[in-house]
Parts: sequence; structure tokens; C-alpha cells
Amino acid sequence: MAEDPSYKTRKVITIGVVSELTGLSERQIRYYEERKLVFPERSAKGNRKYSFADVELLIDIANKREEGVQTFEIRQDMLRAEKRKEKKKKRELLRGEINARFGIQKER
Amino acid sequence: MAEDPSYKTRKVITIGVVSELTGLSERQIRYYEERKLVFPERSAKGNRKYSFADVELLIDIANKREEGVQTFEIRQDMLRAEKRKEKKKKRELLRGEINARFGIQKER
DNA sequence: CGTGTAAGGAATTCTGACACG
DNA sequence: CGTGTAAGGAATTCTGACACG
Repeated sequence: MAEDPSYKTRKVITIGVVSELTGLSERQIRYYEERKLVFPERSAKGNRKYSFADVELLIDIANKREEGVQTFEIRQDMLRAEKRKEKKKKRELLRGEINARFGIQKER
Repeated sequence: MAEDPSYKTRKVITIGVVSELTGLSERQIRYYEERKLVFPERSAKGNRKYSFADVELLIDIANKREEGVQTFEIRQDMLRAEKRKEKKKKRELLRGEINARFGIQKER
């Protein structure tokens, strides 16, 4: 039961299917990996495998590219978003510690 | 947004990956299809594509096969389970209609 | 019945490169 | 920069069949 996160993040989809799902060419998909926008896993013999989350991310990327946003900028945005998430996690962790010491107040 | 049910039922996984995920040989997976236990979709050029739900079903099948259950019996069980489900759906539909006419009583 | 395997062919995927711009 | 394409090879998948049991 405690195997992998979920159907959404498990990397099982080959590049051909991702191409169909996103409308992007395989060339584009590989290039976005080169630019560090997506991180597929690899099968034993080196074939790329993507998750549904990756597919959605690629669709977002495709939309931004259509708007003329460069891969570099997309990457910057992604990194910034991740930092925000980390900070949020830290805040929540801190709050958890405080609650653990001073007791949990439910509903203020 | 109203595209496909969910990550669980969308058929996007190739037989090789299904084989890794289930521990079954491709031969076995194809055979269970022949016996009408699984129903993959096909890509444009004929390659089988499975869903996570299919993968789970195949794992169930593998377990039953280990117990010595024959594919024919597994199929019978699946068909029976499906009939039960349909009846349940009908009952719920009927209840919905009754509620629509006579008003909805929440909680008994 | 359920599964392995060799067979031959077609389609997939991979990498590195040249092209254009 | 972002993407297309031809190149060559390796791995994948497909079907129908023979084998064993």
C-alpha cells in the first residue's frame, strides 16, 4: 500500500503517448528536458517515462511558449514557485512544533 | 476540463511498463486479453495501452491465478460483479426519481 | 489450459548532428 | 533560441505458430 504517491505522479507514460496527449513533438519534449523543465525517469534500457503531472506541466509549458515566453523564463518561474512552496512548508513545520509544545488549539 | 474520467482510468501505459508494474510477462498480459479479462485501447499503429485500473486488475488476476483459479472462473466472477453493480446503479437511479417527485428527505 | 519461445516485420525511441534563424 | 529532419542503431511491440502438458 505504501508504494508510490499516486496515479498522478507515477512515471509510466512513454514519450510517444506524451506527444499525443500534449500535442508537442517528441523533439520539443526532449528539448524541454534539456532546458530542465521536465524530469522524466528512465526505463532499464533508457526510455523516458513521464507522469500525468508531467503531461500537465508540458501543456502549461506549451501555452507559455505560444505566448512567446522563453524556456529560460519558464524555468525561472518554476524555480521561484518552488522556493515559495518550500517556505510555506517551513512555516507549517514551525507551526506544528509550536502546537506540539504549547498544545493544539482547534478552531482558534 | 471535461475530457476524461481520471488518471486512474485513462489508458496510456504500454505493455512493457505494465509488465514491469505487474510482474507478469507480456505473453500473459496478452493472453488475459484473449480471455477477455482486460481491454486495452490501441494506439494509432496498434500498440496496446493500459490504465492504472487495468494494472490493478491484472495484479488481482495474477493473485487469483497463483491460487489456481482459471481464467474462465475469473471472468465469471468479473461478470457477476458487474451485474451487481448495474443493479445497484438502477436502485440508486430509482431512488433519485422518487426523491425528485416527493422531495428530498435528508437523514432518514 | 496457460505460458514460453523463435520468427519476421513494423513501429518506437535514443543520441548527436546539421539546418535555419 | 527553438524546432525540424535524416541517420543509424537498439529496443519495443505485434501477430501467428509450435511446444509442452
